[in-house]
Amino acid sequence: MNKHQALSAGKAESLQQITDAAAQCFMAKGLEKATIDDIADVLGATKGRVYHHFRSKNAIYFAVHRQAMQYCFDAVEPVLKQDIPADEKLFRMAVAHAHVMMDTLPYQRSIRLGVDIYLRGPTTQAEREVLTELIEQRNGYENLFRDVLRSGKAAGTLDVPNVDLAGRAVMGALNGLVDWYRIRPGQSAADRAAIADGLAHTIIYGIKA
Amino acid sequence: MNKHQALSAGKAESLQQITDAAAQCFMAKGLEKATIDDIADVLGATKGRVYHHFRSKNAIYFAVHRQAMQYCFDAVEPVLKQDIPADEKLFRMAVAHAHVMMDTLPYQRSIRLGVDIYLRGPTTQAEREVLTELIEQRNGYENLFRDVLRSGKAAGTLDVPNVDLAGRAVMGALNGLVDWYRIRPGQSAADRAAIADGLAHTIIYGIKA
DNA sequence: AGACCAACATTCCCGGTAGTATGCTAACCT
DNA sequence: AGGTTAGCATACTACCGGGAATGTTGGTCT
Repeated sequence: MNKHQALSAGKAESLQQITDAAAQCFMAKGLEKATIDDIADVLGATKGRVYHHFRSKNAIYFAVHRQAMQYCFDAVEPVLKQDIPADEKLFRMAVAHAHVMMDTLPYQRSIRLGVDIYLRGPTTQAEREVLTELIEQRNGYENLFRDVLRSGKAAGTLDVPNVDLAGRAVMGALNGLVDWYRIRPGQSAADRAAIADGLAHTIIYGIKA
Repeated sequence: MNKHQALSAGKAESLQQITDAAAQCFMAKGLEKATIDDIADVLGATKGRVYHHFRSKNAIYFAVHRQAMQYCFDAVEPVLKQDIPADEKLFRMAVAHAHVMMDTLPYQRSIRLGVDIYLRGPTTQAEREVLTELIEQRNGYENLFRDVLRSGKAAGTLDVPNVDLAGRAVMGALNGLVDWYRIRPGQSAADRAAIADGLAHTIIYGIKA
């Protein structure tokens, strides 16, 4: 254990506290309206602490984005490794993804408010590079789903005339969660499971009787 | 024809030019980063023109939002009046909605960047009332879809264990269009129709073989 | 023809916010 | 024990954008 980290919880943890607070603020107020002071307030601190760890506001957003994607990968990759038919695998991936959306809501919501918008405007070269990296990461993640769609199509267990379009539909329905899902006081794990399973079922089996 | 509107295209048209420009800017830069000057620049004008027609930036956003919803209603209501089975009606509604998303992309994208975010923060009482009205309008629109889901469930043509969840899935998949759809130079009406039909088919019939 | 007004353009001000510079304190090193 | 540095807080600046006040012009009515 290094210095200054006996009581104050360590550097890595302090960093995550900041990104947590930032994600909260981004979700509550939007990327622009959320100020550094807001983030500091949530932490019970001041801008000094935030700027000690991050160069700029954009850097904070990048960290939040990175973390959000990490949550997604961590949730879905275990399912990917399972040796099961593509249709069943897709179902479980959808369920896992839905759970991540709900469990890390502030992060996943923040991620949705920026991305391509942040590309425009006078951002620096370095920022641009980070952004394209983040976008590639997201494309890679969505490709995991498309790959399963393709193998299911090849195996005949999935009926996918247009893989790209179907992938968009699946991701759209799942990601829509962050728009309407609200954390309610009396919700249980079973409630969230019902949402995740229900969504996955609707997407994969459709609604036609 | 009243005064000042012989050459300069009329008041209503001038208003729509502003909302068109605003929607463009909102889509390109986001609600906050888009400035009044940006909007004026698109018009080849200055702030004076914009503030002559709108009290505030929020008022512009409200107008854009209202117009966006109007586009949606205008596209879907004709389908609603058709006397066809619920499953077929839902399919056509989905197709119509998808087309509106693509045809009025800047408006539909703008709408997605605000809403609940604009509710927070120190907005005035009048603004709050407009916002709740807009949100109710949107709920009303989505209820059109839920109603069809319900009647399809009652008629047995649709398999919908949870109407609310299915509605969310449908709207999510369709609205996702504004996130990934890009207007490309060589696209035809047939291309857009393929997207709309493909999305609707995926949603309603699912992807399980 | 002269008053009048809509439809803008120009100019200015002021609040808010990102970023900076500096100050402070408690832990670690030697 | 004194110096050093991480980890913040405090104080300050520069700038930008919303909005208001004011100026300008061309069409319209009588």
